Amino acid sequence: MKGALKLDKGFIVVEYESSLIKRVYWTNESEEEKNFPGRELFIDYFSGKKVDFGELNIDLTEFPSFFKRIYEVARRIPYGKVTSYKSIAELIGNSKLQRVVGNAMKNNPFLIIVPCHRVVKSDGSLGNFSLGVEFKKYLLTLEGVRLENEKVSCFRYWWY
DNA sequence: ATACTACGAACCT
DNA sequence: AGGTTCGTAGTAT
Repeated sequence: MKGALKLDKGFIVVEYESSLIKRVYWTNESEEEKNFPGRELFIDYFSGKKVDFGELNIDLTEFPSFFKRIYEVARRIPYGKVTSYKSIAELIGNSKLQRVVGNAMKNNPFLIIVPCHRVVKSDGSLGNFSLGVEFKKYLLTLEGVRLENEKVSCFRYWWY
């Protein structure tokens, strides 16, 4: 099953089976808008409300255990906070695996629900994003994270 | 087998 | 400020 929500610049698409979410991604083409798990949360989120997606069920079974653990950790980053690729690597148990974390974020199959936009570089600069850095900036701004010359303040917004 | 990452630290100009 | 080098595991060719 597939549902889509129309936003300013495109659609957010959610693939699911009953209450289990299989994939969330972005597209420019119009899709049919239907009811789907978490629809109200997405509406609230994009209208600027503080939303916790923690209740939603996501299907991680198909992913390598390493990626699975990365997504599980990334999911816990609170609304309006950020952390680094390295910090996640440390929480997984090997601080040298920042690049693998980047890899996992790049392939993030649960856009917004796994908040990969809250993962930035250790020095506070944004790093990269699958939908472009501007999109990452937009999401962080939406959550009230302020940027000072293209960096987030590590003191104010850091999680771990 | 090899090359490439949404990184980071150390060590250079 | 910038550039180079290397480590590491998953993915793609």
